[in-house]
Amino acid sequence: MNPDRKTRVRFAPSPTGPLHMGGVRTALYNYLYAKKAGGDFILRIEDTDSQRFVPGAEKYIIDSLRWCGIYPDEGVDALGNVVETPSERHPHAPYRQSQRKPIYRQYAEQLVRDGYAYYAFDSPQELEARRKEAEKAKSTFTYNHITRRELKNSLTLPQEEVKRLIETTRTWTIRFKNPENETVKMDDLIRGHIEVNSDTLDDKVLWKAADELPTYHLANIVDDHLMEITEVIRGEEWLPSLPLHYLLYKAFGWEDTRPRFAHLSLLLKPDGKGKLSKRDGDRLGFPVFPLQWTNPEGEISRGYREDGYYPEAFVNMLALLGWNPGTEQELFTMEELIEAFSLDRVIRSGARFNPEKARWFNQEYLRKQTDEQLARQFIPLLTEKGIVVTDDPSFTVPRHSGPENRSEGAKVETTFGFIKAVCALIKERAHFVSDFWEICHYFFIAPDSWNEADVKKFWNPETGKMIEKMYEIISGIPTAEGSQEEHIRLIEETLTDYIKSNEWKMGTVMNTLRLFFVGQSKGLGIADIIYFIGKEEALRRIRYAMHSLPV
RNA sequence: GGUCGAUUCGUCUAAAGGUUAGGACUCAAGAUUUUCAUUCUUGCAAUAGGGGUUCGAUUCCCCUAUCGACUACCA
Repeated sequence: MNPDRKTRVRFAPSPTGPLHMGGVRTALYNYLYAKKAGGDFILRIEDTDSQRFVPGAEKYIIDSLRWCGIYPDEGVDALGNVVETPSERHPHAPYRQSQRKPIYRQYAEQLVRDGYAYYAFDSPQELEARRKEAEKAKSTFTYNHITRRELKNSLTLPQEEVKRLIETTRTWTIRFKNPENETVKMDDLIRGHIEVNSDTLDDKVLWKAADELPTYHLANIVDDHLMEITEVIRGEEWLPSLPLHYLLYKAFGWEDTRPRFAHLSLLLKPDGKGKLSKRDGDRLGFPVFPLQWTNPEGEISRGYREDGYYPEAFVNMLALLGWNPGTEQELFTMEELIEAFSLDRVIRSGARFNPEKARWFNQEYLRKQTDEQLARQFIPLLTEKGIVVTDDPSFTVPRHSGPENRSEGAKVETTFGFIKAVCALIKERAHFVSDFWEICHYFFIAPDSWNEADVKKFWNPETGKMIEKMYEIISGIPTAEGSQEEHIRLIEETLTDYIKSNEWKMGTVMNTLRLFFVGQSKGLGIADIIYFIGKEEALRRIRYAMHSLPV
């Protein structure tokens, strides 16, 4: 509320599993907002649910944010560990709520003392029974200003009994005492003014004696206050608890420093109804998680990183899913996003995720890579295919693995420079680096079979004669001189001039050659192929095909 | 059921009372090209419905419908 305060926002995930892309978006918006304002982005781990803790989830969350280029200013150190002891940079440590356990009870009891909360001794079983009962009567049981009068709590029980129960039992809780018939007036940075009557609220549990831990609501308010959070940017699922949170700030007397709230809409499934879930990814074949995740049962969920997405593309795509800059710009660096971001251009309605658009973003980012970067990214995939990259200067042309030299363990050797040049040629044709092999495998390994339909279409006595002549023409082309462009142009002109002078159909001749070079009648330009595989290899492939294929 | 929120092309979205309702993705057609892809051009395609307010509503208000979230000693 105080405009003089330094902007401080937090991302406060619960380590109950991998961070879903919707969670990444929430973190991203927090980060962009903080950086735009020159403020701090804090990471806090909300692990107050001892039952649902998943090992590895916390590390996964931090790794995911780092992959996305989102680095917390506070809460996580340079090594990526959640800070446990206070320091100048991390004054509010520890940042895991489970380690802040001693802090919360006093605040819950302060509320009881001031009449804003009470002790409740109903067992979970008793409450469950009430809920079942209400369900039968087609209504919903709510612990509120009416029902609390007939339940076991410090409002109904004698003082000695209350004291005895607190001391001798462990299943009691502290519940918030909602005020009667009070209009809670709230303001949301994205949604505007909202009003709710307090009678529709239930008396939420704030603290549980069983594990001596607060629930989300208490921990959240106390920590946001203690950590001097100025804006809370979180998912829409929290909007229904906003009145409670407002009431809590009031009960604590912290209204003057209450953060401002912004509730983000949800990410929806690409088809059908409902919010995006892990199942949709499996069903429709796209990741819903930033990084691959293996759950404790050994089940693997794919990640954007492992699927070959650039983090910049993923972040860019996510940023525009529910926000837009008001201009027609679609491609943003993180710096540009920070510069352009503002909460009042965040969309109120849910955004349906479109995997096609995600692919498009990646294609755009792939094209922004330099040839050298692409070559480096491609090499691991080439290695998998048995292509050896050597820096031996005597290798100016790759040694090809044709059928006759594809003996057991035979390797194809090539140079970094060759790969770089190939990447330059094929980058426009790919969405992912993982598409590269499919596009240019024939630069490294000669085909030993040919697409049947294409053979039928292009291989006959007539084309046989043409190819015989083309063989001579190709062998007459002088070996590489001058630049790559010049040489490719020379090959191209030599071939096309000859084809034209004979009044042959360009498509027929070229596609027959392509069939022999590639294995099918689609692929790169013939001149490019001859240049990259080399004249001798091109001739060899023609010989091999003509020898193998019956006319 | 109750509370709260949302509703513009298939999808992401622009237009914050006056536009032939714009852009992007996808899809289709054409051009280029030796094929495929790229590229370029063009096209298809929307204000959920009904009432108001207003000279004028995508925009403001109300109702309905639909969708979503929440309704735990989970976050």
